[in-house]
Amino acid sequence: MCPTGNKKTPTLADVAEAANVSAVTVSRFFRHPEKVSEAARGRIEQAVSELGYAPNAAASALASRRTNIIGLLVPSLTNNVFNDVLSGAFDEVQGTPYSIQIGNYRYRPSEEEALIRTFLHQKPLGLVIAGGNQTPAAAEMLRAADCRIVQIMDTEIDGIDMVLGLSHTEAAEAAVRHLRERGYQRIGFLGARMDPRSQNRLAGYHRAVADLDDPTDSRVFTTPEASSTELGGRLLSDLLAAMPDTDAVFCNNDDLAAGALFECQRRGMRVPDRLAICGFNDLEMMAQTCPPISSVRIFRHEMGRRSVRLMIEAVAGAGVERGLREDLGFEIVERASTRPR
Amino acid sequence: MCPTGNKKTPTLADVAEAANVSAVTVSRFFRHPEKVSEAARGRIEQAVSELGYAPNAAASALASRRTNIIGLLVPSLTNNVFNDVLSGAFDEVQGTPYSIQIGNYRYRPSEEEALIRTFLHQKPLGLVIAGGNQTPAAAEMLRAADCRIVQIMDTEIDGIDMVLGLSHTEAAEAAVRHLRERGYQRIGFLGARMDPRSQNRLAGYHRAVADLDDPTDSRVFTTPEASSTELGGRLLSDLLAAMPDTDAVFCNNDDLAAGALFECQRRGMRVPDRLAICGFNDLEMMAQTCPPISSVRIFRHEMGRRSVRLMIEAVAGAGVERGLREDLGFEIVERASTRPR
DNA sequence: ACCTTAAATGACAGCGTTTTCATAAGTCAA
DNA sequence: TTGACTTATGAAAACGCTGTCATTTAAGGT
Repeated sequence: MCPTGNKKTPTLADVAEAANVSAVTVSRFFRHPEKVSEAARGRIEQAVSELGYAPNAAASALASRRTNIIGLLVPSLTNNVFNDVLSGAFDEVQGTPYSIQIGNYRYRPSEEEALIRTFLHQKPLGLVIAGGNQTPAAAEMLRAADCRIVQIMDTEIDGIDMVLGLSHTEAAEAAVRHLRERGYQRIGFLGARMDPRSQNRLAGYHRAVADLDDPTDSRVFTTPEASSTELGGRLLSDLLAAMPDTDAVFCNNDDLAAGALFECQRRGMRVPDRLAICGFNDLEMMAQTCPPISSVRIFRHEMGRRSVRLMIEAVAGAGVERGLREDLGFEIVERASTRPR
Repeated sequence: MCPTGNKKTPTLADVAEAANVSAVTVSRFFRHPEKVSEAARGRIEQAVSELGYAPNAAASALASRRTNIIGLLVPSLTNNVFNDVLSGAFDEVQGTPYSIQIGNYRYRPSEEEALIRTFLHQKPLGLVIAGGNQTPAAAEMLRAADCRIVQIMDTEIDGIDMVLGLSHTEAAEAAVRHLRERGYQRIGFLGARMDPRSQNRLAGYHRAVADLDDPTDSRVFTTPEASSTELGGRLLSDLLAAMPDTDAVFCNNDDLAAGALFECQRRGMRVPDRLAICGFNDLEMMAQTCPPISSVRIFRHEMGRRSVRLMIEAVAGAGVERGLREDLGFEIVERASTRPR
């Protein structure tokens, strides 16, 4: 039943002997069951369960020059956005013969490059990578790789193979337009960790406020620092110190937005009466704060799921062609923090 | 430099030839560099970098009957607590030849058992598992496994091999005592997903309020549901409906605590004047809410790091004996939400 | 210079699969 | 009945590495 340690673990050959077939047939039984006769299949099934056999992945990988591992590269493990992606990806491999290997590159292109190299050397089934700003060397490796690549989170990139995500520019633009439609005129932007997706959100902001009368960047406060609730408060303070008449902020993400709300509470500034707030990502908590905070919902869990599904289909030869692009879109979730003036 | 696909990837033998040594020596160069002469080392290093050689993990695993994979089993991928643990674990393998394979058992013992079986079949370097309430079959497999096991998060379990965590009973008891010392008398308990660790926290609560005059369980509100901010608000509403004179709540975790705070804000109940709130875990956000929420800090990141370190040391034969127990403790972080009456 | 001991290296035989490619046994039309 | 296919099965040869053990080389002691 289980690897008890005292007995050596059974091999294909053991199963073959017990089932009175050759090892090749047992191997086929696992890989192409339809090519094994009904009768043999029955005997093999029984032998497998009697012996508690489980295939040796290392041997399989060595012989076939291919692992069943899907590499999943994310820039952070402590960011709620990627947790949901991971969670979706793990949900999707559940029950398949594939497994996921995570790589955390901590927002550092050089670490990403190193991880890509390492992963590729293990001949993975495929690679799912968050984003598209690899180093040139990394991009080259990916292009030359003999496995499929899915880039997720962002559609505004040079795609290497498949791309799955959304337009952060459009999403941010829609959010800021939402603020304008609700009557807000002097809209600030708070941004942390200005990675390419954040840059795009800033671009979207610029697009939406282009025709407003104040100098474009006077209400933009960003930092390369990692995002945090605490930072949200600090950035808001900076913004208010510089431009006290600001009547709304669009935040790069929900941590900042929550931090901004808390800062308002500390200052006794009413939200949205004195300041409207809109976040990005729509984490669960946004609906619960007081007042609840409007945000841009993106489909993180689905993105994880879909990336794995796409990979599996592509590998199964289901005709998922290179160059495929899928936009999962977004949704402006309107809550009290952006109530119309 | 990189696997370009058109050329077959170099093997040990290729490196050996280029460096004018035998394959075994190259293998040794990677595994026990100190056993290879200075001169050979130099030539091998050069050959490796010239050819862009990287060891084939599958072949290595097959030959040595041992992978370099540390399995890490967690009950959730969307819970901040485990994200930090993961993050710590990944930080610690960084730069070592080991890698981490994550398993998500979604708080389901049966999935945990299946994962343990699967992982063990791959002959991992070791297994790091959150918690200690495996099914009997799973526990038996772990006991019989020929690799080291580290159980993390909780010291109040029947340990299989190494144990690393804290006493949730003591931590909760200390938190509730903290509330009492600050002058709160009618202390409630809110709990979600009553897993063994949550049960222990409840036990700690009971210990701390045992001598209070009200019937023990009248202020305890729990649910098997997964924890969320929203749930915190709901549970608090239940509590206040049943026992309106409650003057403090200890929450099972920070999501609930934040939800409780937001509920108070919605109701216009001042915290802590009308109700004190204490959470558990001390997520980053707790310091930022208004008022900031007291919580029990536990060392999640360190737990991830340390578990991997322990595993590596144990495997390296650094005399980490079976039965080792390490208590990482906790820390009551006092904030405005539990200001003395 | 010679013997003893330690350090460095290599030959060889697997590790447990999968991949050909060949063979044996059925199936079907003429 | 026969030849032409199709289907099911096996034999043998990799796959790229490491463990074991024997051998060579260098170092140390007298």
